[in-house]
Amino acid sequence: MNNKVRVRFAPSPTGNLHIGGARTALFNWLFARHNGGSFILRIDDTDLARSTEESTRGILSALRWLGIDWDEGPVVGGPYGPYFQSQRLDIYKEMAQKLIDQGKAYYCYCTPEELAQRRKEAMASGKAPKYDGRCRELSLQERKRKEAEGCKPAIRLRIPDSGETVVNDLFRGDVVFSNDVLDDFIIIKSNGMPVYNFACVVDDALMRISHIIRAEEHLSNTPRQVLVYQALGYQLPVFAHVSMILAPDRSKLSKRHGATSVEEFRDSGYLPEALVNYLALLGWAPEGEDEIFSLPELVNQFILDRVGKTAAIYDIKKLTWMNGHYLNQEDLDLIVELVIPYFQRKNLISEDPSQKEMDYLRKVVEAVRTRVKTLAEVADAAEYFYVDDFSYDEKGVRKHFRKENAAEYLAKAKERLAALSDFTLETTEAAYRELSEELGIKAGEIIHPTRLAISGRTMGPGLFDIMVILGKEKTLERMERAIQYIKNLS
RNA sequence: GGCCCGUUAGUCAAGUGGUCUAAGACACCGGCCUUUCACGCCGGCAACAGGGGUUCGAAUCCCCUACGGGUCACCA
Repeated sequence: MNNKVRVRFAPSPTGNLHIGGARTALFNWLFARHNGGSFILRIDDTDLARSTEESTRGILSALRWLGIDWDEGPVVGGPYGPYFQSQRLDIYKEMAQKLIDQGKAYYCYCTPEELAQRRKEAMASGKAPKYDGRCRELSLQERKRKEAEGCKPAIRLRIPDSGETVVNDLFRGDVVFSNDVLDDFIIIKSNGMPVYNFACVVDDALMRISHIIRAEEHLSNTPRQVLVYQALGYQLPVFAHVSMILAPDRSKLSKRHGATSVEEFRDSGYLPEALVNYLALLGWAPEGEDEIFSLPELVNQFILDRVGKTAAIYDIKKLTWMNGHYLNQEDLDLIVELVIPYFQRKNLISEDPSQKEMDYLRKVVEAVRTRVKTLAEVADAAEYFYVDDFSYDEKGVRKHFRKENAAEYLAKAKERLAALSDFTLETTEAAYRELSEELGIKAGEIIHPTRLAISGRTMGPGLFDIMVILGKEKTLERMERAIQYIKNLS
């Protein structure tokens, strides 16, 4: 059972779950599920200043929403806990102490201000901003003196001055770093908190993580981590650095590029199925030509061999297309449920919709959903089913209302409809067909003005669908309103 | 700036020395369907960053250049 697949996703709770993070989580999760391994969630919250509980909650809920569950981690616990780094401080201290005892790490009394100053100077003179190792060989007396001055030390890892550190990356092969580009980096801050490169390794090792699948931005940090593994005497995991997701202008994805977090996509009406499907395709390629996959299908197909190494620019248009696909494929009742808050936000339905409202909503959603791509757009496209005093599309007015006989045709059509005892798809359409034939005009000549009259728009669901959903009374009212409107046109 | 990674159409991508006069998807354009729009279906446009090698043969291997990204914190 030693070679069991154990992977982790270790976000720092300093904000929303970014789509890059979501993809990393997804790849890890898919890899675990495909191989019958474990997916562990760990919260890397050692940055006291930026970590928040709210963010942790948000990340957990975003993962759940995507359909990503975890075998060990917050809420569910597990045999290698705790799964919050802030609760593992003793472990890091113990490990660091061990390294100090072995002479592999040492106390450093330089202050952040001094270091920043030296870094600035080094940069200015064009040199690499490396720590100069001045606290490496402090004598006991010197240390005592510093501490007497009230100086709280940080702990640095002593790394080899020469030689090289090799990172074997699953996707890129051996990546070699010369040790002289590295320096003795801090593993425990003066406030006692561990630094990422240290805590991460301690936890990954203790949690028996077998494969580290994470974003490429960590590749340059990996030699440092390898050094920690070696100092601690742990076996190295398999590293697999997935390329990054970039914004359309090839820069790092940020707020100014629109939605970047799972929460934002969720709120703007994207479905988890679509987001997951799309994200999976960013960096991973399925074997065949299909691109539409459910989560179980992805689990079945996902292998690391088919993950690429080139950075991907995310394309909101394809995501949106995919969302439209799922919006239409999903069970209608499910979509109706999901769409409720969007209708409520626009005050189209009440806070606690009655059965009657729900029945009406169902019809509206059914008529409208094939034409739009997000849940929010469903509500936008449905507005005239709820609001009577809409304005008429300007182009439409020019095209359909300013015609010679517009008012007359509408009046005639209204008359026919009024005479119907049964107001159905069949009877309304038959009425229109007959009328157009009698008038010797194409059905479109009355259909288009009618659409504009009862919806204010020139496009949308089939005209007779709209009529039937609205009902006879509203249809006639709206036609009358349009007739008056046309008469007042000069 | 040093180091590291990457570079197939506008975008995602297949492709692991010959089957590539380079797949598929989104977008875009055209057509069909149709009362409109969308869906769907059919078709089209469009790419191996540049230059040197290696080889009988290179998108695939090597080198250089260019461009892009990452990293060099008492952030993760």
